[in-house]
Amino acid sequence: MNQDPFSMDNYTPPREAPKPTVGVSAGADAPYLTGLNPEQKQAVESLDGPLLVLAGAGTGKTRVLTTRLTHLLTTGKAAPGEVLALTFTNKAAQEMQERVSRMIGRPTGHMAVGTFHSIAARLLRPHATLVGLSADFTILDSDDQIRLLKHILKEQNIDNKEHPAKNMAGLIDMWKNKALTPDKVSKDDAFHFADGKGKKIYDIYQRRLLTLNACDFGDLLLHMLTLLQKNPDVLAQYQNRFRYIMVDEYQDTNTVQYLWLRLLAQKHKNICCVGDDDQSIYGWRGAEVGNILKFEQDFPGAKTVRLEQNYRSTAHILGAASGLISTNTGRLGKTLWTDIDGGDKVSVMGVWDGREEARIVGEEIEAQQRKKVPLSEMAVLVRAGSQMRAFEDNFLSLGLPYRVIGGPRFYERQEIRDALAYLKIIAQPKFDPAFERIINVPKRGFGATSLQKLHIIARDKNIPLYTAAEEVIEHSLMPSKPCATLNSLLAMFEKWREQAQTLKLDQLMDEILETSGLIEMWKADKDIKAEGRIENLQELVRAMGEYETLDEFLEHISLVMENSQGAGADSVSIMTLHGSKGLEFDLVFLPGWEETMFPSHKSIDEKGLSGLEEERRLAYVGLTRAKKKAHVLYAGSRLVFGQWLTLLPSRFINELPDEHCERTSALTTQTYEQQGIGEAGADTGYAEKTTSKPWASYYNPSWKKSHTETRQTRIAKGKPRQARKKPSKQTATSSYAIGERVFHEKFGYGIVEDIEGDVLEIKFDNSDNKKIVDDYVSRP
DNA sequence: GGTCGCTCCGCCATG
DNA sequence: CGGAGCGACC
Repeated sequence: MNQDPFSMDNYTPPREAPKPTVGVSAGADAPYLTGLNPEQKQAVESLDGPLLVLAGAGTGKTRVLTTRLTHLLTTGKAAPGEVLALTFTNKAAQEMQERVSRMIGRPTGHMAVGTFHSIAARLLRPHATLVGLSADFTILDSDDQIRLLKHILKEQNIDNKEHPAKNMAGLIDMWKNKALTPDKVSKDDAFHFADGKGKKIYDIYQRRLLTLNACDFGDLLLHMLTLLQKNPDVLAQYQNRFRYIMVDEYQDTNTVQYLWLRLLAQKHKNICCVGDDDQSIYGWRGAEVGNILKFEQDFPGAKTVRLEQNYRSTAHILGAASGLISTNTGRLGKTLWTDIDGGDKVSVMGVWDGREEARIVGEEIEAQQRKKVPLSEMAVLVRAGSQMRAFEDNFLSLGLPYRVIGGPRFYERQEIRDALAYLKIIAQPKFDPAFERIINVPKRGFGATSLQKLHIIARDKNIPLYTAAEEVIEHSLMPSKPCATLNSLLAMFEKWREQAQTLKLDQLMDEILETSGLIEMWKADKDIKAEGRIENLQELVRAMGEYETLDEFLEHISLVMENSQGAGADSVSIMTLHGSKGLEFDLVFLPGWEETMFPSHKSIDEKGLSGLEEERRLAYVGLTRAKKKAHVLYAGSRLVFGQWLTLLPSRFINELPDEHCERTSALTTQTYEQQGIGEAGADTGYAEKTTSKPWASYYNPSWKKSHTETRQTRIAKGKPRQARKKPSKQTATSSYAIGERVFHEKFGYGIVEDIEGDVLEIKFDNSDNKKIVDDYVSRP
């Protein structure tokens, strides 16, 4: 956890970069090179010049990266301080760090390994003044960001209901990912928020951040770019230092990241990017697959190495995943292969509803557990965080140990934020967001009205809230009660500030928790969660013990610290598909494969085909996490927003090649017949092909769409809600028309050619004409 | 100023 | 269904 901090200011390059005397091949005998396949070896040994490694899932990418790094160091091509390795997640950074130090048999020292964000923060600090900040700038997370934006919107008389701050935050993030400072935002773009006021808000927001000496996540990347672009000397310094650059998950880089990579690599041109276009799943936050597609143009003379031998999964899993992803267009194209024989086919199972789904997964996990498969080798990968709870509940009642990976971040918890806000005010009293946060936490009778008054005083005098509070006390600008409250609060801060001189960080935190009344507040809380909150606060104190300075700790907690829940013990992992990238498990459960859930209707609504393809890549990522067996599940109906929905199986299920799947249904004949639909199905010839589709009819799951449309209409016209009451329920009677495009679970897309009663004759894109009862198709 | 209870809205993912 | 936000009431 505690990383070796490197400081740019203190760094002095080794007198003379040790040049290898015998050339790179000298390392050919090195033990770490044995066992690499020819392509891997080529990637490891191509140290100079631009290199693109196209690494399919499970092809030993991490091994190549770490071995290459080791090779750089042991051949003397680079000193640890001359290497920059950028990853996408902290997990990956940590793993690389650990594996390299294990390989070279000593700590990696000054090596700059980290996420783009944490590296940016570290490279930025020493030069912060050049972008209008000072070196101790604060990093705001998205919650702070939204609070700040709400303030600004209020000042600008923009209704937060009509134009949510959250949207603006998203827009700002997007602009920053595209390297757009406020002056570069076009008029058109500005119109994406509050009738063209977006640009102005962005500008005000950026100024406000500077006065707060703060930056948000996007700023870390954007300021870094500005720094390099506007200051040739700084650029030269970093270019000279980082003789070798490595980038993991290159397909996930966005425009800003790409731009500063190009700048940094300009001098030595030793840049090695590793990625897989088929695993690009972050388009929604500005990642540009294009970056990987045009690498060879960006870096002339680039060498490309393809890693195609998969060491992870069985042939069936690989076959299923490959079949699925082959539906996508515009791929660089790789042919993954494996020599791992046998194994089970991918299990594809239809279940009645979400509860049954969780139950079946729980049972299967217990069965595997009895066969001595460690729980840590099993994972449930969901599309959205909201799908986790059903599994948690079920595992809890089964007594099955589990851990949620990538849930809410530790520091994002309310109790932690409150505690940190106290610390923050001790260090930087003028940091208004923190002061505002804790001025009435725990309750001390200083409510919204008093805060409002304080705000007015602060704004009039153009001073921070903390200073305003001092003035209020001095000149009795408020009634005696709030004055007294402020007085005692500020006195506490004075005391803590004094204690901060002598106490260690964790001791100080302990003191604050006790005397502020925070601990007491949670102890008095009767909520079941309160106990956990106290534990979290204790965990916070414990974690602080490892740090010397507050700044160091704050940076760690906001950029690196993960949720440590359930770490260590043998437990099943529950996580999102996004969070699973880079991991592998013997056994993987992929629940919730239904249309509108997965692919998510939202990604299709927003991005059309490219959104769909990204969802498909996500499915591909999920499948390829499995080493021995993958279970895909889909439910006939599901409770969403407290409403039961009938859902179609995901189109991705049809895209899994039959020869690699075993399709089953967990439903009993009884249930099947209870539904009274046995006969209708048989007529289509459909029932005998699969037993997995017992529910009678589906309606087009466009409820969500109509829901949002209604809302938008209402807002646009200023009409009271009404239409929303009756979500457009599609009738199951033959409402199709000749020429209409329809979708069938088994045969895919097609066009209605003829209609006889409720039977449609459909010309399918990928199959012969079929006659199908209209209940069995839907509108795409 | 605090608290209770009602209404509205959301569930796509991250550093 | 559950959390956030708001208004009515204590």
